[in-house]
Amino acid sequence: MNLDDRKKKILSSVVEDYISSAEPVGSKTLVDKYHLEYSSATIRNEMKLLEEQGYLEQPHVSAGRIPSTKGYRYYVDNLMKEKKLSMVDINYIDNSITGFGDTEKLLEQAADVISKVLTRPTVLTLKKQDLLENIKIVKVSDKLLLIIILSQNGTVKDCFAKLTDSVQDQTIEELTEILNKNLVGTPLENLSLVLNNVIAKELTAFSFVLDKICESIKYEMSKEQKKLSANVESILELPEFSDVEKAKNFVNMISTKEVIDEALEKTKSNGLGIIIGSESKEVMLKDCSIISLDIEKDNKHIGKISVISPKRIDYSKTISTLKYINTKFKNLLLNDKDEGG
Amino acid sequence: MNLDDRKKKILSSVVEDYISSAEPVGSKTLVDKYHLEYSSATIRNEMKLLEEQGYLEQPHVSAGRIPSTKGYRYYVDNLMKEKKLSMVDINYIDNSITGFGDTEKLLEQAADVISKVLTRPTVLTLKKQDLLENIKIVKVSDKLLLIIILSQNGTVKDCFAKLTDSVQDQTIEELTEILNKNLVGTPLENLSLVLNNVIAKELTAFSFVLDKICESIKYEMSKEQKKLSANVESILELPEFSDVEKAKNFVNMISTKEVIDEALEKTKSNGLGIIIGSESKEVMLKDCSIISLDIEKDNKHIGKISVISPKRIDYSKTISTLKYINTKFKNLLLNDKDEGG
DNA sequence: AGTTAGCACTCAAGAACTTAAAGTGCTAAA
DNA sequence: TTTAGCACTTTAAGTTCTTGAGTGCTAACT
Repeated sequence: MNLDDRKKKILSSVVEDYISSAEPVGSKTLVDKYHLEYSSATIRNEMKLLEEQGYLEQPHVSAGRIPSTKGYRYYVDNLMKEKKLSMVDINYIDNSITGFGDTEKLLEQAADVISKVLTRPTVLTLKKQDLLENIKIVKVSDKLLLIIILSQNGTVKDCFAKLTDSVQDQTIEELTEILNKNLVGTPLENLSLVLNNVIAKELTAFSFVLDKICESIKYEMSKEQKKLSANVESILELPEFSDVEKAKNFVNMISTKEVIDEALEKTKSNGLGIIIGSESKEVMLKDCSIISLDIEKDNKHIGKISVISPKRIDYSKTISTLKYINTKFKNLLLNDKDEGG
Repeated sequence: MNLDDRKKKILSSVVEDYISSAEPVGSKTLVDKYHLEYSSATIRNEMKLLEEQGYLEQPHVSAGRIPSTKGYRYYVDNLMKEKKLSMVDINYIDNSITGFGDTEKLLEQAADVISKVLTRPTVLTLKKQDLLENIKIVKVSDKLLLIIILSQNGTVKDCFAKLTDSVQDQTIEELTEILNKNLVGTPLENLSLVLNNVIAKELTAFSFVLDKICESIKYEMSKEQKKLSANVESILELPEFSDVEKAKNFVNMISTKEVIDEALEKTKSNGLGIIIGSESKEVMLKDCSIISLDIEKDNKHIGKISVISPKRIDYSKTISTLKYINTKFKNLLLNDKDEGG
């Protein structure tokens, strides 16, 4: 399982050249471009051995070599040097992720900016388990209420309730208090269920308002936890997808919740997970890599941002980017807690 | 400019066959599939005349005919029969557009659902001119405020302000009142400007809170009025884009604000506008059609949903869909006003 | 005069073949 | 152990050939 220095150098060069060129790498290219101090014949011999050991593969006999899943894995685990992000990228990220939005908006911004920096699609998955922090009801006008739902993960949702009769300011205040007394700490997904109980139990007097509120909240919560895919179109730029049929398949795959869920199941390892090609059980992903970052708040896992790409992707830059985002989020979300409680 | 009945029948059949098949239509196809009671030779003669008059064109001499821009236009204006939407589509639309969200969310839902029903991308453009209806400030915790900005067009925006010191409930109340007194009716885009003036003038006492609020609002408002493109990937299904290069161009075009803006400039005619191919000045759109719906609220134009497609699109279904959405919105947005004032 | 059958003609798309280039693996020499 | 050299393989690109779809025109027909 261990390679000598020369093999390491060759493997590393093949991976890096292929990542940037998308063309199988031949022995001559390595001599010319990477100034390896061996002849092309020697490199050919070594590459043959690397292929026999499963690190490289050959699309056909007269082509150069491309890294196999095992080759990428060895590169990522042993050979890759961590790159520093360019100032351009850092500035772009810093300007794009501000602390003003709620958690969900922050994560969306991050998924978006990552996809731009890496020119690959990203998928954002939010953890469903989120508890109610607070409900506020704002009377917009006589018969229109704005309901604001704050979650403990720091997400804000708002929805309208349109009433059939007008309602007093004081009623709203009382109602808000009662709702919060009964609902704080409830998982968001159970909210409408518990709400129904509250109504049944003690709030029949308010039901003309509460029914509407309940209806609205129920709908808002029933919406499937959004899975946002950013920058899916970016794949069109990749030579891997010069065939529309392949592009279509990839898009369909990304949109298939199950495929992604399955893959993400086991992507966790100190916040950063990498699945390369056939390491995933999902056959549809056999030519793809998923690199994903777990986002935590108050030591609780609240969501995940995943970069989805053909196996050919700049792993080093991807990891630097995700790490940078991670520290950024640590600060952003920490501040909430420190200053907010 | 007027065509006899036989020419109308032939033109109409060519357009409809081409819309569904994406293949140039030959004389024999017309006889077989559309049971036109003339021989193929007669139809050939007629098609030649239609081509000479500019209604049809021929990709090459041994191919059938496809409609020209002029042909589509004649079809849309004179020949097309309005289709009823299927119950499936109506149900899908009804279930997808609920009245619980704010205007912006409603429009996003609509743009999304339209793109699904028509399997074409849609672009949502929101009118910038929107005045402040109300600002609410909610104290989430000691040092964290949630600022809710309600616009007269019915859009809700919220952002956080993180304070360095804790703040009294009463301060918030006073502040909210002062802000509303000074800011209601201000165009959203000027909000932070006017806010700065307010601070300077009379609110120096609150500045430790207000500065943060101002910063947050400023950012929230500075975000370019989002132009949301839904379902861009759907183009991959169209034979027009079996070449990735073309798909790429199309995506880039959609993402180029200027191109779309230019085209949309003059899409208004009783709410529904149709631009076909070279009717647009923008050369990039010469093979595309844009069908767009103006959304009004209280007789004010607040936004536009546009379907963007190759010229080959089911115009009849598109128009039915947009009309249905339009009546739906009339009700949804009317309710706001009636009940809300 | 309008319509239609018939036929020669054109062109694109695909099949079959040819060629050129890239890159290998092996052998034998350094 | 390394390397020069060469025969060999395979793809990609280019060329030619073939087929089929569909036309436009002419001449006959109603």
